[in-house]
Amino acid sequence: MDTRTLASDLSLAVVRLTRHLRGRRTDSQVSLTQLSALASLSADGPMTPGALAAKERVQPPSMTRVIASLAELGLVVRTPHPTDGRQIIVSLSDPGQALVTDETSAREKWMNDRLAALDDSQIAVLRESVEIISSMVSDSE
Amino acid sequence: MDTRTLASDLSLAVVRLTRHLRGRRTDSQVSLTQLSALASLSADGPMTPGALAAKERVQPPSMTRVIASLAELGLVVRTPHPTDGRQIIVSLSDPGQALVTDETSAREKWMNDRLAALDDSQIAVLRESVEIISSMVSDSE
DNA sequence: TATTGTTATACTCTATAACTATA
DNA sequence: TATAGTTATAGAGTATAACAATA
Repeated sequence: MDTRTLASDLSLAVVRLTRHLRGRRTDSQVSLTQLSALASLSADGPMTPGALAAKERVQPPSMTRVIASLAELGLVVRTPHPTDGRQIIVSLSDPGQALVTDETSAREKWMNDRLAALDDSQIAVLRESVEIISSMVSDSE
Repeated sequence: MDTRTLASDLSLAVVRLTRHLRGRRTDSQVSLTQLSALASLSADGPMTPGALAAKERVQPPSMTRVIASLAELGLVVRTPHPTDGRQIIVSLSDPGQALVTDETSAREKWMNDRLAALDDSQIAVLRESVEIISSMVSDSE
C-alpha cells in the first residue's frame, strides 16, 4: 500500500484539527496542553516532572511551566521525593481529578457534536486510529 | 456506540502527534503552519488571503502573517485582484510548488518511518481517519 | 561528575481590536 | 456603511542555554 501521501495528509489533518480544538476551549478552565498533562497523571498516577515531560514528549523546562500553572490553579500538588532530594513528585489534587473526569465524560462539546454526526463504522475507524496514533507517538525515540 | 471518551482520547492523541510533528521539522525550510497553507494553495489554486484563512480555519490577521513569511521566502506571490482594489490574489511560486511536491513525496521522514512499521489494515484505518477528520474540520461553523 | 529541576530568554502560532483603503 | 486586508498588541506553547541543588 502506498504511504507516500498518507504522512503528509495525516500531518495536515491533525494540525488543522488541533487548531480547532485549541481555539474552542475558551470556555474551559484549562488549555489542551494542561489537560493533556492532567490526563497523563490520571492515567499513570503521580510522577516526577521529568517523567511527565518524557511522557508528554516535551522538554523539561516546558513541563516546569505547565506544572507551575496547574499548581497555581490547585489542580496538582508537588511533594518532595522521599529519598532523592533532587526530585519532586507531582500528583493530581481532588479538584484536578474531578476536572479530568468531567472533561473526559462531558465537556468536549464541539467534537462530540461532530462525532454524533458520524455513523458507527466511522466511529470505529477513529477509535482504531487513536490506538495507532498513540502507539506511533509513544514509540521509542 | 459510546462516543463519550472518544472525543477526549482523539483530542489528546492529535495534540501529542502535532507536538511531535512541529518539533521534528527543524530540518525543514518551512513550519507545519506554513506548509499547511502552501498545501491548500496547491490543492485549490490561487485565492485571496481571506479565502485561505477560511480554508485553514484561522483568523485573517493570522493568515496575513503566514503569507508575509512565505512571500519573504519567495514561496508565494501576491498580485492585485483584477477588478476589486481591496483584494489580493495569493499564488504559489515555482519554488513554492516544488517545495510542496517535495515535502509531500519524501520529506515526512519521521512519520514515514512509523507508518512503515504498520500493517496494511492499520494504514487503511489511518487513511480513512484522515477523510473523517478532514470532513469534521471542514464542516460549517 | 552526573542528574533533576528551574530560571532566563526567545521564537512561533494564534487571537482580538483598531486602522486603512476600496466598494 | 460594509468588506478586505493589515498593523498593533498580547498570550499560550515550546525550545535551548545557563544555573542551582543534590547524588
